[in-house]
Amino acid sequence: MPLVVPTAASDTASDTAADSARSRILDEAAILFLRRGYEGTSLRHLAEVVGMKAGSLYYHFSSKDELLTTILERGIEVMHEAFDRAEHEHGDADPSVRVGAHIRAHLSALYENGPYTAAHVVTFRTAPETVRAALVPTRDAYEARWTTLLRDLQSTGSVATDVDVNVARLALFGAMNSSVEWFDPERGGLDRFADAITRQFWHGASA
Amino acid sequence: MPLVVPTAASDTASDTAADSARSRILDEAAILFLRRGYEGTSLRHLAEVVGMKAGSLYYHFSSKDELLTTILERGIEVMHEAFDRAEHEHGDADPSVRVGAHIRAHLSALYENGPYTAAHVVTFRTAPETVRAALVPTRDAYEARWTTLLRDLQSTGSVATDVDVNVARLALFGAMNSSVEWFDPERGGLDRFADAITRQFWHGASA
DNA sequence: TTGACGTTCTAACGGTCGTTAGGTAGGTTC
DNA sequence: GAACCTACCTAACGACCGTTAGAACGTCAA
Repeated sequence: MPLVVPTAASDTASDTAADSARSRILDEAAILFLRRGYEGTSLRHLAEVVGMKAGSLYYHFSSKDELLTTILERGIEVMHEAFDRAEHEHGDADPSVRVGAHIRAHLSALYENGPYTAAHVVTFRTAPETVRAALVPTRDAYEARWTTLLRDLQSTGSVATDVDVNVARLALFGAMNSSVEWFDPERGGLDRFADAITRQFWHGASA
Repeated sequence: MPLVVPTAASDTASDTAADSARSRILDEAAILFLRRGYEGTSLRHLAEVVGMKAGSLYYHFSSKDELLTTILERGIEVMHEAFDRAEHEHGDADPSVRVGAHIRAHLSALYENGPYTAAHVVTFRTAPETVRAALVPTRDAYEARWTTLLRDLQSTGSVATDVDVNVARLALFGAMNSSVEWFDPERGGLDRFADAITRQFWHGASA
């Protein structure tokens, strides 16, 4: 007894049948992986949240690893898309607002586009090595975009010459990504938070 | 057949018998928790690394949770001790070197005093709620010491007035703690790394 | 009305998990 | 040398894990 509502005819092509169940599974799995970790999340628990039995998940995914891989890949895609938008909208702005736009975009990926990026940053480290290896290229590409951005700003004199661009990037990533442990997107204030991070990254704490 | 070497008489009091096994277990468990996470580490695997059978671990610990709690508590203690030393040695230095000393101390806790602090910062988030709750006071106390430090520096004019001390602290924690994902203490360079983080935190990236 | 298809359920598989009860070998103490 | 303690092992418990084969059910086309 599939509880699927007819949804007023299928949209463009072959859609909204198992696809909605699939994305529902992905959403809830990402939330659980984010909260309890990959090993700490059982498929029976996930199935219960989604409203089916554990075995039924295998109609949509061939293994737990594939489920994780899909989520982690989507997580980086969201980051790339956010970077794209910032680049498109503020690519030729002043250095500080340009950096601010990219910081805002990264935080947007973490909090405003589903749980995938947040799940990625907290789950990647303990993911099975085969899963991790498959993600390395896309991750490296994202890091490279940031490195290029910062190097450009350094070569044009906006970033201080004695700044180690790699350390600066990793520190910034650490600051932004670790906020998933305490920042509450429900309470809002993402713009203000992004401004504070940008200010801290750009000017530092000293008077 | 206990493989315990006589160790030339017991030292001061009742020592070096099961105590060395206990600390051996703690060390290896912290390393495993750090790498694979709490749920991802089985007691059978831990026992194998230590050189005993899984059941034997229960002679030293009453449960896996207690093992984790002990490790996480030790992790904060190490942070506090590092903060103490920095405060004692550079408490009356100039603001920037004072902050630098505390940053160096926190990184020392992460990399130079056993795997406990590193295990703490990566494992706490997914630890069982009962375990987490027991650690909150000591964690809060450590955070409060940093908040007090930064507030003092702000009230004396060393930290800019428009800096949100809480965001600055959390960003700094994120930058330092996330380095466990890529910094290799074997390769050394902790002093240089601490300087780079301090420079980034204090002056920012802008020219 | 029938048959095919899509989606989920039932029921179980072998394996691993944390944990425990009871045994055992060596060291120390009298 | 007998009793005892310490530190570990053996063997198993029930629970849960990811995963699979096959059955059941609703929907839709013919």
